[in-house]
Amino acid sequence: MSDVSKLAGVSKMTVSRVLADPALVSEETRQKVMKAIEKLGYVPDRIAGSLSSRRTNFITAILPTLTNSNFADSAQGLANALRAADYQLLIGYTMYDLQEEERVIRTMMERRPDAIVVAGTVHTKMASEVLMRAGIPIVEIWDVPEHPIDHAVGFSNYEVGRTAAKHLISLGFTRIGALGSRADGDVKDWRGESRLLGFGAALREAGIADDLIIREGSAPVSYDHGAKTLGSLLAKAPDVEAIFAVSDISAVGALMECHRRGIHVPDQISILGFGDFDIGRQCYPAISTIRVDAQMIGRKAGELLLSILEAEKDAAVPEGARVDVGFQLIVRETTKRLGR
Amino acid sequence: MSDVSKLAGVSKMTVSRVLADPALVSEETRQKVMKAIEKLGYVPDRIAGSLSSRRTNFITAILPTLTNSNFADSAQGLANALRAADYQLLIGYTMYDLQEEERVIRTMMERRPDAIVVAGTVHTKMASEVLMRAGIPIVEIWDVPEHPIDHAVGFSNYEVGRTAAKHLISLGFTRIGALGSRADGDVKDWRGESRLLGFGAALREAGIADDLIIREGSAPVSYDHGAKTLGSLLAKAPDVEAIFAVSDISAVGALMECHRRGIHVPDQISILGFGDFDIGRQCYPAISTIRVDAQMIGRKAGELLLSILEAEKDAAVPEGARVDVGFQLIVRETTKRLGR
DNA sequence: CTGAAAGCGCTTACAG
DNA sequence: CTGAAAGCGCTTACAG
Repeated sequence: MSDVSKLAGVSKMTVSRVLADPALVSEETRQKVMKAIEKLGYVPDRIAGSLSSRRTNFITAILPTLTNSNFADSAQGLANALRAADYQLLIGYTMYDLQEEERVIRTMMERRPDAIVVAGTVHTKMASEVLMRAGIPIVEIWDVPEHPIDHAVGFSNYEVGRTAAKHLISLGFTRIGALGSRADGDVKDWRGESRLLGFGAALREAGIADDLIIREGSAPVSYDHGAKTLGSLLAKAPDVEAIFAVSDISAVGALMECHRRGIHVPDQISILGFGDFDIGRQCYPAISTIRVDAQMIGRKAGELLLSILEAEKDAAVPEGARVDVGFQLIVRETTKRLGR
Repeated sequence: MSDVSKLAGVSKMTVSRVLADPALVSEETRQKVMKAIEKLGYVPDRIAGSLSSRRTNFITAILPTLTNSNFADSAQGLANALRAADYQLLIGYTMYDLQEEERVIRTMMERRPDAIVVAGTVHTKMASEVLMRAGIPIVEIWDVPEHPIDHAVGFSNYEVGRTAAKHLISLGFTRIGALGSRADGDVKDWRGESRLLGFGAALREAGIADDLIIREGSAPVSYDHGAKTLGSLLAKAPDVEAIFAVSDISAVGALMECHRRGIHVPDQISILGFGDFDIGRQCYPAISTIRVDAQMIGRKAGELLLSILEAEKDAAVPEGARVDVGFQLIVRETTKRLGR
């Protein structure tokens, strides 16, 4: 920058202003500076800028994994919302491991992000404390807890589970199962578990046994997970009539396994998934599912942060916002009324 | 940090050493410093550290999109390889748009990454220049050009196309088509196009017409893309016997469309995909494909960078490395010899 | 509209 | 094994 200022015959301050807010500089001076920048191929150093201004324009996003199209969509939505305002995402993976999440959060704090977006509302005690003391906006996404650490953008996974159960019950079934992953140990999918919990509760409310909820394998689930847990479920209850899978991925895996075993879907077994993944829509038969707008979650989180970070002085800034984007039951071809 | 040094009764330099290389500090002093750090909840500021040391430990990764499991796998592989050495990925999306890629590269340079990993070997002239002048290691991934900007880790997409054609030819087919996306304009998938080019070349070498190569829609392809382009292909050539899709995603979409139209795969049409996506494996019938180890590409790129960035003084550092990870034809159920 | 001074929180490079 | 000084490349906060 001092090379530029020398070549342009102005102070560094003026160069800085040309870059940050050109309107503050006279047309003539600006031209000189721009020419010098061009000539020298000068690229401003935002590391230095960040240190000086105490703003990095980094926003940390902590997700279980990026190889899940729902989270990838949220990341994409977040990145798109923030891009125009010149923020850079710092993405961290946890692989559904709370210890790893804590480690990632600690490491990220050293990069001094302006805000943090974190998937999930269950954290280690230490991680929660670090987040609470961070002194920057925090947005928890993919669920809406009663008391977020700061802000939350998501939906109720518990209610998703209840809605799933009610749909299957409304079709006349009484032997109803579910496919999920294990909820013990450090590596677990709390959101999926919430859905199973809501599912079981609604079953019991209707006087239906909740003993066919299978929890096997570690998150993240896969097509293979769906195929295998379907096998376990059938071994336990050959007469099962309807199944809710915590993810369309598992639902598709279960559907393919039914194909292989010669079980007709939905005539013999109804299957309901979650997530409205592309593949569920394209499957044959197309998977009934519960849809969440993952990209919108990312976008709303981004917009919320922008409204806080870019707020004018004295402007009203949202406090402890809880945004529920809801969800939607989509009945396609894999769920059908009993006996029809 | 100066708070810590005061509380511990040592200089800032000693605190810095405890954090960077504890072995340089006496056991006793180290304990005092650690205690002070703990008590104050001190979190080092790596922005300041980066400015001072002229190393950010950022590595930029520029990908077309993260909502493609192949690129997500590469990102994951890269992140895993770099994580132990304490590097943070700075991920940028281009959505297959070369102008956007140039913009992203320019913006990223301001963050002073220690290295850049970029998917693809086709860039705008300006983007190539910026990369060449960056003065840091550059790794192009997902192809292995004759003359990389710096390093390259990937495979020959052109040869993938040739292998695909040869497989279908070896099964006895002569009416052979392909499904890809448009290759004009700024938004395009050069890797997919390379595969189509190799495919067409191998067809012609065998004396087979290459007029059934469909290029429709913009990258990234989708299940829907496969379904629609299959429709276009059938409209043009109802007698088509075998199809190569530039991605398993398109292949699955085409397969589902065949289901819907009552076309039997592989008895009436053989389908070969690319990428060995999970879903292709789980599909019924399972998709024949060409497999690339996407995660390995990321990992090898990461290891290459580590060997350069973490090299001891005077250690031999690879120059202009070209790593070809190859690919593998996997014949499953959607390709079958003519007339059997 | 423009500039001189100070400082952001570290590490480098010496010195002892 | 430890420390004092200088400096990384910007922006803040004044001053004119």
